[in-house]
Amino acid sequence: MKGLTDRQQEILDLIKSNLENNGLPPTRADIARTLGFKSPNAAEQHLRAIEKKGFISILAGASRGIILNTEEALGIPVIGLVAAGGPILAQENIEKRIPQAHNILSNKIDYYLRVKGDSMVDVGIYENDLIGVNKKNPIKVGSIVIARIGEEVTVKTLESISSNQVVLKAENSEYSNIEINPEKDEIVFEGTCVGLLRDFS
Amino acid sequence: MKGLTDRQQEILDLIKSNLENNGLPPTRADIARTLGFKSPNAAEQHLRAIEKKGFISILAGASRGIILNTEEALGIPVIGLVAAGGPILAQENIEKRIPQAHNILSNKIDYYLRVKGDSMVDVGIYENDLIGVNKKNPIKVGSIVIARIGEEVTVKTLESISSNQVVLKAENSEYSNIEINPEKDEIVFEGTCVGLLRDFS
DNA sequence: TATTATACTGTATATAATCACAGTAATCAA
DNA sequence: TTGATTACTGTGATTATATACAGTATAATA
Repeated sequence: MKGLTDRQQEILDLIKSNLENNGLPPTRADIARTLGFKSPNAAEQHLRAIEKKGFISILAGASRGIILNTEEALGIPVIGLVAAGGPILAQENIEKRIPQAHNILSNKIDYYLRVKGDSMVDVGIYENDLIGVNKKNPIKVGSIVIARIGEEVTVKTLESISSNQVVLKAENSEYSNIEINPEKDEIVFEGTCVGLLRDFS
Repeated sequence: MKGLTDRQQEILDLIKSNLENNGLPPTRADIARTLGFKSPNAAEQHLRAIEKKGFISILAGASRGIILNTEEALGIPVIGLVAAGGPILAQENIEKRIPQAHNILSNKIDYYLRVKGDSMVDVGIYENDLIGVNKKNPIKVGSIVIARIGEEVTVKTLESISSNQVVLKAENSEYSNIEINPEKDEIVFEGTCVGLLRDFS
């Protein structure tokens, strides 16, 4: 799936906003009108290009037959157990997907991670909760981070960080801090926790 | 907003499932085909009736121009402060709405209620969390209930219940139990807590 | 240098889709 | 028993929409 050009991205965004605001996809004429094209065919050709790159599907013959294939449309992946070695978002780790519903949380959720263990109960994060992870937010002291240490993924509060020592704090008095020397052991920050979902059942 | 007939409900459900599965509303012909009508006009007339009852809007002249006006499409209301007196779901209590995203929680969410105070921290419910409330689940001892005592709405664990005593337990050792005699004081169970959303920001 | 992709205009047409009009039939309330 | 609502069939006009074909122009790629 290659990248879209700026113009193509504009059109994809227009389709998304049309779906969101009006509940249905736009017609070629709608697109042309909104973006100022004088021919609906300009929209047609853009749509073909976007389809070719895999971001949408076009239903032949159907009016407004534009279907999104974007990550947002598929839903946000829920990661259960992380298989040793590979990246967190690898296909085999995806337990299910849940519809993206913005307005719920103020930050973008790249994926949900199912919490194992009780090391964070003192900040109200319990086993089996789903934490919403944002990959791009800056990592700050005091924030709850998702870190990979060697092959293990863990959720902890970042207590302190320097070139030769990272301290991760478990929010449960029964656990002790994890101290890592990044010059010796591998530590990768996968993201920060920006939200939480819990299912009582 | 009057009730729909069975047939009209079927058509409304079909529109919803079309939107969910295909991402766009059906045409009159689609509806006729699916439900076995020999004339697309049958669908047209049903749509008019459903529109008249307020459940959808029809965009004149637009293909697939069917817009849902249902509660699900509007999103789940978020209740902040409950104004004294009236029902929880009164319009003035609705802070905003957030898109319904099923698959997230196993039970139906009728509304979200913003948590005030720290009386439930020991079960991981914090101030400003949004708890998902289901109105119809049976109230059981041990479940977290939303109760209205007089004019106040509170979230507590139901400890015990009998004809002359209801005990509500705060999940925070600094608070004491609330004991109510339903023969003397008014207590209404508004629902049970079936989910939780937290925004870290 | 030829080719491909991008980004359009402009015209035209087949068909997809809405929607009006004319009926039939059953049920229910006034 | 008249009228309204529900639940359709059947036909057809109008228009909304997708989409083919023919161009123009620019930039990037092989």
